[in-house]
Amino acid sequence: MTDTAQVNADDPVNRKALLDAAERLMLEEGYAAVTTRRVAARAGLKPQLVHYYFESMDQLLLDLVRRATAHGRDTLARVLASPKPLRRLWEWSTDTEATALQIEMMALGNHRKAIRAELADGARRLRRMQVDALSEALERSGIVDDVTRTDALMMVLASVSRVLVMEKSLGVTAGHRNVRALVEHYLDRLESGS
Amino acid sequence: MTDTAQVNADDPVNRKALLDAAERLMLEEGYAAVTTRRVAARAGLKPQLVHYYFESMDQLLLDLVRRATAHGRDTLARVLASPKPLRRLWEWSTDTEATALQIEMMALGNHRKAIRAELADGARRLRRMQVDALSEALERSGIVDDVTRTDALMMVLASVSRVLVMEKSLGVTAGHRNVRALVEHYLDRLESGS
DNA sequence: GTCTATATAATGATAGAC
DNA sequence: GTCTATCATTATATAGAC
Repeated sequence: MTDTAQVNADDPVNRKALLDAAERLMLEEGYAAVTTRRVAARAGLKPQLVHYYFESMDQLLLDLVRRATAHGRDTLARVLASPKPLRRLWEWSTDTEATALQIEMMALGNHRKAIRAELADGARRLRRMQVDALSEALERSGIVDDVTRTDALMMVLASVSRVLVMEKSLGVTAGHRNVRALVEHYLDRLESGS
Repeated sequence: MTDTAQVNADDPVNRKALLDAAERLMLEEGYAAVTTRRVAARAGLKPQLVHYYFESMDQLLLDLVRRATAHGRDTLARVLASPKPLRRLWEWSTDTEATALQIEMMALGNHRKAIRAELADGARRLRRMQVDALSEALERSGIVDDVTRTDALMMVLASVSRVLVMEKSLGVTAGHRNVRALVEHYLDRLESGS
């Protein structure tokens, strides 16, 4: 699959700089802060260059989302290739920055068809990779579960990690320590070895 | 508690109309669409009236969030007063519109201190009410669990319902049917009677 | 409380020189 | 590819008449 690896292979320097600036802006100040002038200022470039590299602001945002979903797939593939894939998956999913960006993009995509489609496709692919990993881990550990429960379980893990990050960034941590302990206890049972 | 009941008691008609318009706009087109002119246009009023009723757009947004959190508390109180509080809570939490608005406001609050504080306070209060309800239900059903697990369990329920709604609005439904069945089976065990 | 009129800044985008 | 210059549009917000 040539589109998952080498995400920024042939990206001109300034184009990449603009996307990086847009990503930082979105993360720090929200998607509404991603404007022509502010993106350019952050990249240390002239605003007109934004229109040279991108057809429109909508296109820049879509390209940004595409880059992020592709990067997410690359990272997840690396995560799942580790000795304890579920443990590493849990750590990655509860990583604040990566998930915070996802949430902002989801709010953005809520009202832009093309972006929503890209996010949905990205989410489906990630979920499939995750379910496969959980399924293998269950088999390996001897706790062979049926497909139905595996599916549901992955959904629970994905949901809890996401909301943990959302609430943490909000300043709400009620129940977090307890649910973390619960999940980590479960993961330890699945991946017990060193 | 005078602040939880009668949320819009002494609200002038046009002020309420503006808040309603802002809420619909935020829901349908995102927080970036909540501008002076568009809010006014949707309410069928002149843009200048926005500034008459609200000190600034930031203040309008904050007032909107306050009204929504207060309304959420009222609704939750009613939900939890029903014969099957957990079942009704689950139904309410997986209701698309109410949760979609919460998500949009969370994205908005991510970058505005006052709004984030209001959302955090609102979320903490809701969670406390929910944990209490779950705790009571566990006791009533005889499945008396320790505080630690009750806390974690409520966090799981809240997380799954929220992500179910987020993903559904995105068009992703992988694992939804299965996790719903899992949760509903559990809730049935807790609240078995008619 | 609602109106007309207006100030001021930021927005996305384009034309054309180099 | 990058620049200067500029456009039309929209944004928040205010002053003052009624």
